[in-house]
Amino acid sequence: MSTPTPTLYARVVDSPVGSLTLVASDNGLRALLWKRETDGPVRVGPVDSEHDDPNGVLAATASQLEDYFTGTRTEFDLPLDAVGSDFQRAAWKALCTIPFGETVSYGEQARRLGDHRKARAVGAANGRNPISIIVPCHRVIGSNGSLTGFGGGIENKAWLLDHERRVWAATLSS
Amino acid sequence: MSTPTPTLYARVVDSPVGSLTLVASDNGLRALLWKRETDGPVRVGPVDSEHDDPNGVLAATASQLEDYFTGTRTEFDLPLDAVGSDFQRAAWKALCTIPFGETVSYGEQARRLGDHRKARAVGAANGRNPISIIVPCHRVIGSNGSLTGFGGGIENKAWLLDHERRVWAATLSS
DNA sequence: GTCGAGCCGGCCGATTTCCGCCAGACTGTC
DNA sequence: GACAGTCTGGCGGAAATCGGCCGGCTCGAC
Repeated sequence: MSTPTPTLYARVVDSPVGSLTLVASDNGLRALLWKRETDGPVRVGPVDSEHDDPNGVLAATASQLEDYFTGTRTEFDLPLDAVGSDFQRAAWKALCTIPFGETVSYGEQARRLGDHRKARAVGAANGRNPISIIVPCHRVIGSNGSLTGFGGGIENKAWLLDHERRVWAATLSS
Repeated sequence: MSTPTPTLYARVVDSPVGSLTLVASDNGLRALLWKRETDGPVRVGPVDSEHDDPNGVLAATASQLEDYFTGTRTEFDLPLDAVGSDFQRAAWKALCTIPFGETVSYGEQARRLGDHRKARAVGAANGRNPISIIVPCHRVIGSNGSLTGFGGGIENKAWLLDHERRVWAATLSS
């Protein structure tokens, strides 16, 4: 009742990892959902309009995503409006500091958040990251190198990491 | 996150008991708030538009309220869209059956709801009635005749009851 | 390798607390 | 005796609070 639910706008785009649903509020990108995530009820909030894009966030996201997948972009520049607890937002913010092509462990991310013991909580928070790919939760892996988990499916996590590695190598050799 | 929050529209009107805030959804009148109630965070939901009134509910409410205060109207005819628990909605519905100018006790209202022991719960539900005046929670008083309580302030409860009594008397004598 | 214990934040259900009450009993007056 | 105040226990629902439980983890010990 007291949490304002602004108007949301949505659009579906295609990508090498399947169709992705973009959701924006008036304040920025609210979510990037995998196909499997949109099967059930949308967890982001009600979508009032399927076609509008008043602030151009959806168009910008689609464009930058395309560049990301073709390998001409390694960083995103978009207004984000993810909703979550204080801790979750802190965790997601920390994610955004992991450079393209690199990985860190959950424990390391926890350490960067001030307490190495929060690794498990970090895992849970990453798992609830609503803006996949752009908030790069796929760059966090287990301390033993295993991929452990991914909301969009382990295979997609592997694809993204492999893609970033390839683009990274190509950039070096050019 | 999962409960759709429809668009809300608001308007402030003046009245003999101070300025009142009307809030409507696309389905009907959502709230009628006293000035003191709008000081804090609004409990009804976010108001997306301060000026629109697509279904005319705000205009109709303002008009009928004016008639009520001038004494030419004793019943309201408006679509209502109050949100609350099952019990609360039942309690508010019972309120609407109390005629202009009459009062009942909390215990009596509870009895009408099927269980005289619910008097206390009725008090709590009435206290959370979001549509003051139009859903006439001011017509419920203690079994000993005391006014007990009122969200908009006891003095306003007394004013409303006195107003209804005066209008009622004038109607009789004419 | 794999097992177990320890860690933290979020969630959900259970429990507690809080009230815009009321009937009945108990006083103390006249 | 009547009667008006006062007190008390018990009531029902909702909100707040509390306490387990469960994870996209880790480290140390086998």
